[in-house]
Amino acid sequence: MSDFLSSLNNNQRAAVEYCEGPQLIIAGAGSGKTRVLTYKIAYLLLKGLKPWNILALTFTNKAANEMKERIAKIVGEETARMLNMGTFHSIFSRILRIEAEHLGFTSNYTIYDETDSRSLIKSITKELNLDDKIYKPATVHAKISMAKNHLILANDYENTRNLMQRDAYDRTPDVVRIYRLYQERCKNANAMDFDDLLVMTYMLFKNNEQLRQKYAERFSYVLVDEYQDTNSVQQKILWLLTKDHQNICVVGDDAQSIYGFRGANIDNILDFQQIYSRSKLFKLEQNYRSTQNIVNAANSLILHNQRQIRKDVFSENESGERLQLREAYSDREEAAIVCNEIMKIKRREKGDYSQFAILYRTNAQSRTFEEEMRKHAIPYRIFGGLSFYQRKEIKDVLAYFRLAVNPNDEEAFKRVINYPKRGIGTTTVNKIIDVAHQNDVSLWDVVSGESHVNDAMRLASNAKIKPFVEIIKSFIARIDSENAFDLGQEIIKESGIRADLMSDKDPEAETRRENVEELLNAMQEFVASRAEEGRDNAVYLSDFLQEVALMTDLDSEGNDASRVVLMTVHAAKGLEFNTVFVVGLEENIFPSQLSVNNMRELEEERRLLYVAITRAQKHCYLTYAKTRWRYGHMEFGVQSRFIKDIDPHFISTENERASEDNISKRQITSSFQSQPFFRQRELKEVRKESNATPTNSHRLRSIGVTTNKNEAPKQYESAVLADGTTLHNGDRVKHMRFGLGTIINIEGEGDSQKATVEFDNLGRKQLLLKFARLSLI
DNA sequence: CCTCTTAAACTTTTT
DNA sequence: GTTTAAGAGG
Repeated sequence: MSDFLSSLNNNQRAAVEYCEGPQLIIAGAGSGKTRVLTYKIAYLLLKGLKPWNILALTFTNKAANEMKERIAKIVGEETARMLNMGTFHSIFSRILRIEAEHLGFTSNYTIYDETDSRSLIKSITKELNLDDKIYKPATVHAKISMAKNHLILANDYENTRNLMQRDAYDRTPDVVRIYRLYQERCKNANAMDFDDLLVMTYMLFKNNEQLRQKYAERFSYVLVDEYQDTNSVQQKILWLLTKDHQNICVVGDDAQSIYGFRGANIDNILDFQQIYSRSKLFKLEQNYRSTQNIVNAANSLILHNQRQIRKDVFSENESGERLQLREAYSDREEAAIVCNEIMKIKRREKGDYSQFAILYRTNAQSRTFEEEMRKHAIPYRIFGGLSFYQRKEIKDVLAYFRLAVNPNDEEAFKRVINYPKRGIGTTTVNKIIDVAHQNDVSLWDVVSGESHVNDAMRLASNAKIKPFVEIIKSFIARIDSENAFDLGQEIIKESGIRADLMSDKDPEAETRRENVEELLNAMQEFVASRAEEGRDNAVYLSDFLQEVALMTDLDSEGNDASRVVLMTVHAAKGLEFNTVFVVGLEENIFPSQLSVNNMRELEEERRLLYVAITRAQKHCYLTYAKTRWRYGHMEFGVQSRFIKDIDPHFISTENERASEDNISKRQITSSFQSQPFFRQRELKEVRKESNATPTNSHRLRSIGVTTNKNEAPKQYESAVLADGTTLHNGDRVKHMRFGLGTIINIEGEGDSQKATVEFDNLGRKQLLLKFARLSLI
């Protein structure tokens, strides 16, 4: 029954087959961790465990989806679909929807993102007459977040001496007051922030034994990936779920713990065996990913850290070339060196651009590389930074959605009360806010006439506010009767957003329209894929919002194109590339300036570099620049201290390499001679792809799994556009950004009418006609 | 109440 | 060097 296990090595196999109690798997970098986890779940299923009794927690949604797919290949899609698999945040948010009443929330609660939290804190700071130069929203939120991660609630904060002392030292003694109000406001708005999703789940299980037992029984086997990056709340929730049956398997690598700044507690993995006294330890130490030189270099680096679980990661792959250390005169030269090496290696090994990754410490470093890659016409893709859902126009639309689902959502309310312009200015808005807070009700209660206070009644009858309330009410009425796509479309139209975007003459406006179009596409795919899975009762706007709130840039699928990948080291966790460039290895950047005074944080930075190096399969380059532009002026840089932590035996500089390796020298020379020919061809190829690089078109893929639908929309031969032109199948059309193309299909009716267009340069795309602004040629 | 101009603040990493 | 906030004027 389990012949699929034969592809595992002895240690891996033992880890898969052990199911008799708590289990800690220490998995070194590249040791087949995901494989073990996947096979273990398949193994449990084949042994008769029901999929809905298995809870598997991952670090990203992407990891969950990938694992699900791999499991589906072994046990079938039907079974795999029933697994409880996802991030802590997404799984718990689902539980909280169901059990919200126990906590004084309703099931349609909003999830506040970082921006919402900060904006709320900012307004509270103002309200308390505190200086927001001292009480910076980001800093205050970080403090609140850290408290929550240690389960210190608003009322406990005051009694927590070290936090109060810290605040006194930072001259921000009133953080505790902000925290209290913040929590109160969230509750009034029926909203939870990211940390609340965990804290509330903990409280739920802690204070309600019946519920705890219900979920502990349901999740009779719990598996956790990336355990080194869990925080104390997560650990405590896990304990509540598993203390009875003790069926828990955690996988991780203490050497790759890099989320301490977010509250991740490396002690979780170091102390696991004390907490689960019957636990058994498994170690996976053979690295299948990298060459011996890369593994050894990484080992020599991490040896400088104090706290770690002893392990001996080794590779039996070829010894490979040494790590390549390159010094650049400036940040621009650094980028040039990297691009040069990419082109060289690509030519030599006939590889694909997607096998190269440039990893940096901070997102801001991506710029220089971007410019240089453009210059050389190297196709690239940047992960992170401003994600699709952070864009203004998308947040505006989502704010309407949020308001429709949960009208008490204060941040969404403030965002759209005067967008599009309704003549409701700050004076009026402030009045609404004052009245709401004085009476301890939500902003919506004030304007909708729910609150019968005199001030509120006056505002509710305001001629400018009334139409807004009516329109939101009409959305609310449809929330459970129309699916996300239909209602979303109507909201965009009836709110006036559509008209506003259409009349915008700004050159950027076209992009904004396309982004909204992209969002609608995603919603349609969402509805279709849910229907396909037979989940017809989960196709509403609230379901869509729930999914979207926890999605990140990393979750979208990226292997659809041949492009060099640029991302932070954090984002690269769990990935692997043939060639990796770790750039900006300078003091104050890597390690970050903020970490150098703190041993703990410095060790985390070192682990970060460990993660970066171990992403590489064959080639690993370390670069640094002696000068660098920052904040508009030149700064001098010093080589990172970490470079000296690596055993020099495994590093080589450019000069050494040339004499050490004659073969590759000859190859470099020969490919250099033929460069003009290659350059031309590559330029041509790349131009094609660069056109297709609207930085966001790929970002939404992960919502809709497929474009298959249960019932195919009606097909048409032609469509009539708003301006009266008629489009037929086979017509040549022009799109503002995608260029020339041919219509190959038209389907749907009314606002959801779509055309499939085969563009000359970038292939097939589905476009919503009412947004796409196609012109006939 | 809205829009345009100017000033300052910003950069750690993210569910 | 870039983006966002605040202030003045219309």
